Amino acid sequence: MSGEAAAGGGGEANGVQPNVTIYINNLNEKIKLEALKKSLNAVFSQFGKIIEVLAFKTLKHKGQAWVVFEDVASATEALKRMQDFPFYDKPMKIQYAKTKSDVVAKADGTFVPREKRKRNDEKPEKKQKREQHHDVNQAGVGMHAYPGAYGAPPLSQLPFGAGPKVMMPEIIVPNNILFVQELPHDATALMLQMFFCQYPGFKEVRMIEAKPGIAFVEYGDEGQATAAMNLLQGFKIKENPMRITYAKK
DNA sequence: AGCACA
Repeated sequence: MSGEAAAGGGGEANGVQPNVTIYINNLNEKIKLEALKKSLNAVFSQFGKIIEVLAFKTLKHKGQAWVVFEDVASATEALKRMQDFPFYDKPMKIQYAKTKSDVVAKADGTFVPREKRKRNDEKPEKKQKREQHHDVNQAGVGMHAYPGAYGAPPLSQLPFGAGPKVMMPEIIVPNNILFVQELPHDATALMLQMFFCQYPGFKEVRMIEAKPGIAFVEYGDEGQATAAMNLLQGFKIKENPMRITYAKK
């Protein structure tokens, strides 16, 4: 009679034991794999060293990814802190992976090259293509142009004091250049680049010598800038969440 | 919904 864990779909203990690898689903399936993996890497590296990020585009594995950490503590922290984090507009659902990742098994010495694999994982049946639309936004992601367009803030990552106070809404003009504020004063362009360069369309980071704590980050177009902004909004480089808006034109 | 190792 050990207690019951489920508190109504929240997902604490799923009967799966802690693992250095976390399994993520409910990911936005419109995002291209490469961008997705890089973004996951960017968002999760704050919890510890990441060994590998895996994601696949097969029907059976769309919208899912595995992030392999170096240690269980990092995975646990990531699981807890990033649960329901709005990622490309969808709350991530995170669990521990059910099995050990190959990369870990290889380090273990317990790796067995897949022999007991099911052979029917390929189903070339229905190959219908539906083209009711052109690809909506394969590359751009940025359907919305508002920085506050998140779902529900997961934790204290989001800086805005969304209190009852009503503010005069500023007119937001999208720009391929982002304006980043509230950075640690010793942040360097190189440091910022590590975060911002991981999103498609990244061009450069510019800092102003005379004004510590701010930076401009340029992307190829507004959609790319928007995607990066939404993913990094409120992200903590050191300990304070950074604030990202579009640069003024 | 869906737990793999292009």
